[in-house]
Amino acid sequence: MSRIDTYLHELNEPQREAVLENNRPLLVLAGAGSGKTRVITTKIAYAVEVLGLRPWEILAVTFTNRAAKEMKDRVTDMLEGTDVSDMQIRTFHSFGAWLLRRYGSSIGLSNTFSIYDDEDSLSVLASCYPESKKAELSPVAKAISLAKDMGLDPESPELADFRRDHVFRKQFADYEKKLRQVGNVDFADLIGRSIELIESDKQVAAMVHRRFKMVLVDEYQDSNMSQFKLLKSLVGPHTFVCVVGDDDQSIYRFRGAEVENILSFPDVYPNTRVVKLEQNYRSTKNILALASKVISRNTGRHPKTLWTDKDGGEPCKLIHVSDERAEALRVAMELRRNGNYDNAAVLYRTNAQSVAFETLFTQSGIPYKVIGALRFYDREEIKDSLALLYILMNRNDEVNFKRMVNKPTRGLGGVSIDKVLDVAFSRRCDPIAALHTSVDEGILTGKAATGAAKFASLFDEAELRMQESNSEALRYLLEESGLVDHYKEQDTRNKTDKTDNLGTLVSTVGEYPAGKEGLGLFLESLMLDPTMIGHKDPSDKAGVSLITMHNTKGLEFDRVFITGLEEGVFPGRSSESDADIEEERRIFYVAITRARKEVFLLACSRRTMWGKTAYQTPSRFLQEIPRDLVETEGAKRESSVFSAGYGGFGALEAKRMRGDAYSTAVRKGTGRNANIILSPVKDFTSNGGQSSSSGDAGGAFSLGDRVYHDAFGEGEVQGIKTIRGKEMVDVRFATGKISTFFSDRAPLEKLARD
DNA sequence: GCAAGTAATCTTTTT
DNA sequence: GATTACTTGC
Repeated sequence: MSRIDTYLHELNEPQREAVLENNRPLLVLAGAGSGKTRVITTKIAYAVEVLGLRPWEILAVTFTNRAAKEMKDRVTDMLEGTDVSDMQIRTFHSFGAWLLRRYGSSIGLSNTFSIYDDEDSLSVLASCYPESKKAELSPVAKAISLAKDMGLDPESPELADFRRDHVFRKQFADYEKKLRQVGNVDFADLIGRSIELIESDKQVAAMVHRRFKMVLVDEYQDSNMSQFKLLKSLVGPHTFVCVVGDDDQSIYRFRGAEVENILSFPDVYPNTRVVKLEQNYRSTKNILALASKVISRNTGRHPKTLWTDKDGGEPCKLIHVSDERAEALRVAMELRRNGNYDNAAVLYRTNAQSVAFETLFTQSGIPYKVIGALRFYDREEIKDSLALLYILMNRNDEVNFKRMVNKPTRGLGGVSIDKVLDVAFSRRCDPIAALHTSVDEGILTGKAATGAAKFASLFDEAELRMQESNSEALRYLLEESGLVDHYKEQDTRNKTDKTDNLGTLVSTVGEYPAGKEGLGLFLESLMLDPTMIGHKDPSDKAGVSLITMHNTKGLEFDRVFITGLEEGVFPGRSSESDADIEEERRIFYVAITRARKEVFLLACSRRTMWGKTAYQTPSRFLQEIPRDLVETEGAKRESSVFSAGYGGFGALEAKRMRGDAYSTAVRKGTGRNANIILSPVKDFTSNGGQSSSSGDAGGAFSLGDRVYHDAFGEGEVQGIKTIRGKEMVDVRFATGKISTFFSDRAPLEKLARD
């Protein structure tokens, strides 16, 4: 049996159908965990081994670099012995950069263009409106970026309903003009200008259509209008096109993703074959039941039923805790009990939520890795270095020129810089040449002239050195510009390691070929995949993964902790419309379906955000979950860390739990607290809740005592027992719920017996 | 032009 | 609360 037969044999029926259909447009609706990636990679292997396509005739597009890398690795393995290095497996953006770099000259792009990120784009806009504050322009820049993702330009009539502000059209136009003037592109341009290129240049279109016999798009539900247009322009009369995705997992609407793209694909390509992958190989029945229930609330979905032949497995657990520290503690406890850190993940809505977990995990020695949060190239010193390299690539780069011309300060203030840019404008030369001219003609004098001459000559010398090696050129630029000294000083003052980062950058540049071409390659890969440098692939590290729900797409773990299930956190604060809520619900769905064996949902009754402690309402998503699908632990408003027992936890953690402000406040039993306890829940929440002073123990319950709990209401002590030397009480509440508390810190108020 | 002080913003999510 | 952007006074 040939290896391709083996691969095919491993597939289920619909999966095989998807691989074997290569004659008409194909839409694969792949539910979570249904073996989507396997289908795509097998399809590619099949195209090469059976259909006889050459690797470079295949274009596979993904949305993240990680997905692209993983796909390439798997294809390489499957086709061992075949050279797949020139198979195009890229993100949309990286493909755009590749195309524009090679063929962009016909739409006026030099092959040395640099790619501007959001911050650079804002600088471009700011240079158009020097009198405006950046804070005002930032939303405009965001809107421009979104408009471009939606495939709009300054002339588009749709702009009117896109943003009511009538100056927006002008701002958009000015921004575009400036961007083209400096000869660089922003992220959206990588797609937009690629479309422009293919549409305007017949030869490029013919080349593309001839070359790519098969075009595959993964995670198609996340494509935006602009990417959809690019896909259409890539598909020629003889191109086989296949898109794979799951409308339930569309979670990038904020970035312009259109679920419509996947829903209407069969309309755009009339002869489309639709294959549904509905068997889930990842999760237990319990997990799938929860996920299905959650997503069933959404409207406008492709109908589909995910199923599994796995067992029910562990029940999903819903845990209410007091605050984010208790949340971390409870997760830590669970992690400890199981011990398998590598196959567990803590999921949160926003990166900021990772702090509580990082702090606690560090203290209690739990190995962890934060995935995707810090981006190497976002750091100031890296952006500075890159700015110098960008200028070296393209001396017209006014944005980066402005960033670096007086950093570290070399006597060129705002007035001098304006003079230089005036010269550049009137003589129609680049800013670096304008520096030379301004010095020669005495437009700049004194300190300014010295600084200007020095800065301008840096690039002439660096250009010579880059022929030898780019790392030598960069090292020269960094040292001679004074940046190294500048950051060395900062490092000693602030105990940072910016100089080290510069060193890392210098050596990474050295891994690329010398000269402009190699430098371009380097800058492009860094821009498009900021994870390539700094940390070696963090996902390989051991330990619990701390990760945003968005970032988990395509990943799976045995145990998943979904944290912060509170209104304003998840769903997030800016979720207003039904469409927003539906997107949040899809995020929840994605999060749940990452789990193979166990799901834990956590919600805090209070949380500290922006330095303020706020009382939290449980997420509306929790109310949407039927009781029989989860095992609930803890009350709505009170942690049951206390009733769950300390498990194997050490004295340190137990002590920390004892210090919990809420439990202390409630059990004090002073007049003030009595008032709190007898008030409705809402009133309790208005209390700062930060009263400290541990007070003496409440304790000493007897059988039959009537008690009051803030969330459960009245109850009766039904049992008293001693566990590990600690007295515990069982309380049965009027609601029927039975909870167990440590007597000496139970959040209970004894009521007078009547 | 710079340091120190003040105000504002941050918490969506990513290429 | 913490970082960063902007202002003010030198």
